[in-house]
Order: sequence, then structure tokens, then C-alpha cells
Amino acid sequence: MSDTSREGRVRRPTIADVAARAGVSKGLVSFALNDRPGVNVATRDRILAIAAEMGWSPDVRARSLSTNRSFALGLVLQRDTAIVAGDPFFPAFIAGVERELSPAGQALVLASVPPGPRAAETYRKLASERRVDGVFISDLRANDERLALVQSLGLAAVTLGHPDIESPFPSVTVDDVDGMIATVDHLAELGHRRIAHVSGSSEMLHARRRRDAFESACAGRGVDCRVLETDFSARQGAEATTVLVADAATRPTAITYSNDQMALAGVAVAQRMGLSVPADLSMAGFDDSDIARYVYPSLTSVATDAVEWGAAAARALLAAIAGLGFEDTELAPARLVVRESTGPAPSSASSHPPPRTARAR
Amino acid sequence: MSDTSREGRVRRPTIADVAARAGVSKGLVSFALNDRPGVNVATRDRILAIAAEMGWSPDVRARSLSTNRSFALGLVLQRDTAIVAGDPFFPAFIAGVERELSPAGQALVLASVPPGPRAAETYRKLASERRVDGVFISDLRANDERLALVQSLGLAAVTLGHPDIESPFPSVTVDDVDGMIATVDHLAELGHRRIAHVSGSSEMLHARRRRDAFESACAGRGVDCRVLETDFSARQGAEATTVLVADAATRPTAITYSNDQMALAGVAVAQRMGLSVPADLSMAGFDDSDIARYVYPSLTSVATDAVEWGAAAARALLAAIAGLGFEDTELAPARLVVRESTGPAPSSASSHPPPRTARAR
DNA sequence: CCGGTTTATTAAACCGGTTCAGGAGGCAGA
DNA sequence: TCTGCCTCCTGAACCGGTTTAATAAACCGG
Repeated sequence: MSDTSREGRVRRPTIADVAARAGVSKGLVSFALNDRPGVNVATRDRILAIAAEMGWSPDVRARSLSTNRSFALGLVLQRDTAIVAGDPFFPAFIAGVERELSPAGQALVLASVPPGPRAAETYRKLASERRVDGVFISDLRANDERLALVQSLGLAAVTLGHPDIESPFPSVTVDDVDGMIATVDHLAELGHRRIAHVSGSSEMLHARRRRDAFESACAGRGVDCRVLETDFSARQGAEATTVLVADAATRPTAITYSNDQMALAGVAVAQRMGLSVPADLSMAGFDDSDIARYVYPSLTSVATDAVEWGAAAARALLAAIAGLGFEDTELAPARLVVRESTGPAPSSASSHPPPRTARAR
Repeated sequence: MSDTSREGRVRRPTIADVAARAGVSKGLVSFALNDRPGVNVATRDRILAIAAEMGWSPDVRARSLSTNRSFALGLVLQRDTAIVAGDPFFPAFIAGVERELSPAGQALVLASVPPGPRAAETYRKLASERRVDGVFISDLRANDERLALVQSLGLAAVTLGHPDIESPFPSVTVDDVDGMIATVDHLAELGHRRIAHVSGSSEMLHARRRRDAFESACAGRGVDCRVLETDFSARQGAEATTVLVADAATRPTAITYSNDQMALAGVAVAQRMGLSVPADLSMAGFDDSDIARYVYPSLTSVATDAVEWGAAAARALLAAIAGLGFEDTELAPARLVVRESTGPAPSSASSHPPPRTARAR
């Protein structure tokens, strides 16, 4: 019955088993397996061969204990589930992270907490249990207290985007500003002179950044602009749109949104009110989710490569943990993808048609 | 400078520090902290107080090594990023999982791999490194070889849905069938006699189950039905819709989709061809993503409580690991949410309007 | 006051790796 | 032949918990 016990489970070989089989000490096996100098090449090859033959692989727990590293990185999601569910960012980001982590022998520990003070507790727990060597700090907020917290916990970290305060951590950034400027340019060229922006919470740095870019781009082009703030949800995107569109006299001819979910909800509100997109109203999203290409009218949006972002963030965090470089990384800027939902501004302010009653046509 | 070393980092107290401070042995501290019987109550309270005062918390690595458990559960995502990105299921599922795991002192290890053979490798790695005590097996496929693999790796597991083969693991299921039957019922009541279904890959058990429910519901009601198979992506949802709608003579009066992304893309295709939803064509999704409520026309869909599903799956997996119950769990069935995208069938087959050329209105 | 049981506690082994001080052996130079 | 210096390898300590066997102390009925 070989080395199978009663329960049918095989006892995994340990480094001691490999050592015994190879007729050397545990320590030497460890050296050989970690490619440390001072091991005779022939011996090393023999040990490696035997380890492979026995199907040995290191127990990350034991390794963690002795090296005082966890070989795992943490990501704490602290968004409302409805918002994170509609957001294409995280799955793509995670795929990119994983692409780097997996070959590096690292794992990703994901924690999901409702927004609020429980997030701090989660970071604290991750650190005190020594689950992870470092964390990704996403969804940066204004004056984000997580920076100090994570530093005090002794964790390595990388921030997604530049914090608005002094940060001890490297950042990995995709610049939204260009994309937003390009959007305003695009609309201005189409003749729009009154543009609104439906922003995410200004507590969130990326929302604020998009909004600031929007406002300064408008100012620079003599465009009349207006901003409404939301929580990023489709619901509030719809509500903001209703407010913007309600008064035909002050109605903007184009609306940009801080994400695609809100833009899609906004398009629906406009259509429901009998407005034609883009003939009466141009609308643009942000993030370029997959569905943006497939709705009708297809949605003009700003695309960022979240997979690449995840990969770059993972590389930066691994480097920080290894005590290597600490430079900030700037990825290719977000770029505008023009589709059907933006078009020429209505020829005159008086051209808006009488609102029809809401009915699915 | 108290117990702070040069680098400003505080040395975490270990169980030995607590023992020394309390004047007892390491072992006794361990007993006290794990609520084991045979410890004097007064002593136990004193140890607990001292541990709390010193800010001690267990190092999960050390604990893992001695107890031979990892205190972590794994989830392997093996979907294409474009598909997982548009799918509201996982973020919600993960939130539910986390809700149970966190209080239980467990962590979630997430691995994301491209679809294909690399998934097996990932499970193998998770097991051989001893990263996790058990895994969630999601997106069950026909004759899913992961069951045997995971069992041979000695991992505990729970499947999301019932496998089509003998399974050594408990399952946690939300029954889709009722929701699909309700959808067909709803459409049949509205007078639809020719209904199509755009299915996900029939390799995927949940897609197949929805499709089978669709077909048998149609058969039971004398409804003419047709099924097109896709990979769940918005792109293929759009393509399938184009095929279904192309020939006005054989065009169905209603289409159901195996997820909301495809349904949204399908609605767009119909609108683009000048068809009115639901006047000319009723369309229904599946999964009830948040955005379904906010598009125009709002999308009839089938809702499952993914958060609850995650929580139940986590409980089941924890129970399995603890060697407790092994019963399957059946959650509240998916339910139909009727919105604007479904309506009465067109009065006669000849009523379909001449297709207009595609233009954003 | 004694033998036996229960309760509270300790010391040490153990989990599976890493790391470090040192030792054996070979070789070169004096 | 002695010394010094490599190279290759060993043995043991160590990481921070858990667990077990052994022991000391308290208790208890007769």
C-alpha cells in the first residue's frame, strides 16, 4: 500500500524526506532548492532530480514561518457590492495582478468589506495575522488615512493613483486627465457649448481628478459647465441626469459621466424623456466597459487598461517588498473611444423637441 | 525608545512573551487562548487580559504550521476577463463569502486564470503549497474533471450547483429552473408563441440547465422554441440576436438570454434594426444585474441572491472542513423580475414593421 | 493519614522549512 | 610538513505557535 495511509491520503514528502533519500542534510537540500551558492553542481542536480521525482514542493506555511514573509499580497475592496458589481475594473485588475503574482509564487488574498470604518480593521487583521506582505491601496480617498495606517502596520504597499498627501508608498497610475480632456475637446469640436459632468463622490480621488480635468478643460475652451456629484451608482447617475435634463432651457447639450454605469443609466433617462441620443443630447461614459460597445447607441467612453494596471501594480509591490526600486509608475494614459452616443450639438437651443411621454417605443 | 527597533518597527509580542509576562508556560497560554478545558479560570482570565494588553494576536503562519491547516479558502476564477468583468455575480458572491469567512478567522485566496488547462495547475499549486484548506468550485462544467482533481489533492470543496457526475463534495445551489420557467410562462401569457433562447456554452452546467428548463417549459406550453449557443459574451449575444432577428418570417417574438450582458447587447441589436422592444420583440435577461433596472427599456430578468449564495457556500465549506455536516444546501430559487423589456406579443405575424436602416435616433 | 482521582501546569517535541556557525577535506604556497 | 584558504557539507538553532506526556498540587472518601 506504499506510502498511502488508511484514509487514502498520501503523506506529502517533506524536505527531510528528500534529504534522507539523497543522503544529505536538510540544510543542503534547502540550499540546493533555493539556488544558493556553495553547493556542488552535481549534488545540486541530484537533489533537484530527487525532489522532482518525489513530487516535493515547499510548504508555504513553513517557509513563511522561517522567512518571516507571507508570500501573499492583499487587496481590500471597500465598495458597496452594487457598485463593485457593475464595475469592470476589479476583475480585470485582478487578472493582471494574478498574471504577475502566480509566476512569482505569490498569492492574492482578497477581502471585501462594506464601506466604512471596518476597512481599517481589515487591514489591521491582515497585518496582525501576518497574512500578507503588502497590500494594494485602491480607491484612494481625500486625505486617505489608510496610508498612515498601513505604514504603521509595517506592511508594504502600492497606491493606485497619486494620493493627495505625502505617501511613503510607490504609486502606479493611469492618468485619467488626458481622457477627460480629450472628451471635452471632442464635444467642443462637435459644437457643444454647455456640457455637464456627473461625477463620482469627490471624496474619491479619481472622481475628483476626472472632475477637475473636466472643469479646467471646459474653462480653457470657453465651455459652460456644470457638475453634479453622485456615489457612482447607476441609480444616482439616473437621478443626476433627470435633474440635468429636466429644464429644457438650461439643459446641457452633452453630459459626461465618471463611469459607464451612470452613463448607461443616463442614456436611458434621456431616451425615456423622449430625447434622442446623440441628436438632442450627447453622452459619454468613463472606463469603457465591454458592454459600452454593444449598447444602442454605443457609448463613447474613456478606456484604461485595467489588466496592465494590475500587472504593473503587482510588479511594483513585489519590488517594494523585495526592497528594490521605489519609483512611481505611470502607465499609458486613458484614451477616448468615440462611438455613437456623442454627436454634433443640436443646431440651436430652440431645436429641442417637445418631450414625449415615457413609453417604450 | 521602548521595544521599537532601529527601523521604527515594533517587534510583535509572541506567545512566549505573553507567557513570560504572565509567569506561566507557553503551552498554558495556548490553552487559555484557545478556550481549552483544564485551565484555572482565574489564570485564564489573567492570561487573556495580559495578551490583550500586550496587543498579542496569533501569527496565522505559525498556527498553520502546527495545526496543519491554512485558515484560508480558495476561489479560482477561470473565465475570460471580458466575461467576468461584465458579470455581477462574482463581486456579490465574494462579498457574501467574506461575510462568513472574516468572523471565522479565515481568508479568501483568489486566483484568476485564463480558461483552459492552466486551471488544474492552479488548483494543484494551491494544494501543494498548502495555501488553502478548501476551494469553491464554481462554473461547473459537464463532466467536470476538477472534482476528481480536487479530491485527489486532498482539498475540501463545495460546488456551486449540482455536478452532473458523482461528487464527493457538498453542493450549494440556487435553482435557476423556476426562474426560467417563470420567464417562459410570463411570455406565453403575453401571447408569445415563438420564443428563442440565447444560451451560454452548453459545456457550462448552469447554461445547460437554463437552456433545458427553457426547452421543457416551451414544450409544455406548446411554444415554438429555438436555441442559439454562445460563450456568454456581449459580442456573441449580439451576434446570436442578429441571426435570430434577420429573417422577418421566422423571427421569434421574444428572446430570453442566459445573462444580462447578452440581453443588453441583444436589445441594442434589435433597436438598431428598427425593432421596438417590447412592441415588436420582447427580451429578457438572466442574473438581474444592477444596470438592468436602469436601462431603457428596463430589462426583465431573473434574479438570484449571489451574496446569500456566497455566504451559504462559505458556511458549507467551513462545515466540511470542520468535518461536520455534508448535506447539500438549496437556497431560495431564482425569481423573475418583470420590467419593461417584455410585453404582449405583436398582434399578428404580419404586423412587423419594415426594418429601418440603422441610425441612432 | 493513606491511596487514588482530579485539576492545573510544565517541559519538550513537533510542524517544515531557513539560516548560520563551524568542520572536513583538498589544494596551493612556503 | 605546516599554514591558510577554498569548497562543500553538517548539525543545530530558529520561526511561533500546538499538543502531549509527565508531574505537582489539591481534593476526597474511608
